[in-house]
Amino acid sequence: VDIKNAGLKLTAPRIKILQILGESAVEHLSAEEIYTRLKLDKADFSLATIYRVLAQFEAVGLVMRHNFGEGGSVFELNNGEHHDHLVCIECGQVEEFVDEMIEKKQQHIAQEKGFKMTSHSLYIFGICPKCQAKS
Amino acid sequence: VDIKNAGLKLTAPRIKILQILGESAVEHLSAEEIYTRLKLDKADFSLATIYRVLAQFEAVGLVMRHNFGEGGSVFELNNGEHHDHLVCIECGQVEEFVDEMIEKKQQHIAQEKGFKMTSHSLYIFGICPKCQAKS
DNA sequence: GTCCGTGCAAAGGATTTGCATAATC
DNA sequence: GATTATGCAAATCCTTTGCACGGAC
Repeated sequence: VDIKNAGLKLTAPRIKILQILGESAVEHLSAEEIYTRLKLDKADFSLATIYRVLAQFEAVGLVMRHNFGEGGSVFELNNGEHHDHLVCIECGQVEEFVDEMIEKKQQHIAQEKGFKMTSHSLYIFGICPKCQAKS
Repeated sequence: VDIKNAGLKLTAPRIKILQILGESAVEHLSAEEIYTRLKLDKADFSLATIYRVLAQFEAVGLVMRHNFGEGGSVFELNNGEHHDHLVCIECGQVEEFVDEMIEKKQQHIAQEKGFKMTSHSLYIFGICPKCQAKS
């Protein structure tokens, strides 16, 4: 895996966390959720370790951290492709999308103001089809 | 002021906080920063009150809360006009902007996925002209 | 006078850290 | 064997809350 390329030792917590994130590619998990899933998987590591591993993975670019709304970060594997997020405010479901026009427009806006753009974060919040059906 | 319209009593902390936010229209202040500025202004209220007032103001739409990066929320007056933010990752300076094309495109994207869009949050991060000059 | 607002200190959630032990390379 | 990881518990940061008192209406 890429763990070694990143200069990190190959340990059980790191392998398992990467695996969990891989299996949950659609979702975006919090540290706590990862912790819980690992336990179900008979892999019981401390929360502190989860946080440490996630921070290291983020630092070397293996995972991305997001801060939707309040109350904690969520993480997803970084597959190298940039994308933005559409988040359901009722059930938390997340859809990913990419829009070239928006990407370019952002570059222009930064340029106009004299900024050198380094990154951006775009979240669209709404109610997903499933939750609309419920109400 | 609008404090009374919101069903809130007119008290010193509320008036002062609104004033501070008004004077700092360009910036986006954290609760802690507001607390400090109030002290300099010889208006010494507890942090708990600042948080309470800000939460109330947010609830009635007088202020908006933002969560750039890590470590706490920042607040700004809500003048009713929606806008997005361009944030300098070195000095924290914030510029506001509005782009119609991006606004519309977001609506389309939500629609395509079957979401009913309720809001969005777009931050462009970069280095401002001043900080570019420094390095 | 009633109800709402405030201060204080304690509680809370998410995340980090110090230190001794245990694992990888 | 040296270095890096982990677990545990305590610590930290930001924010909220319970309770008794004081101020607005």
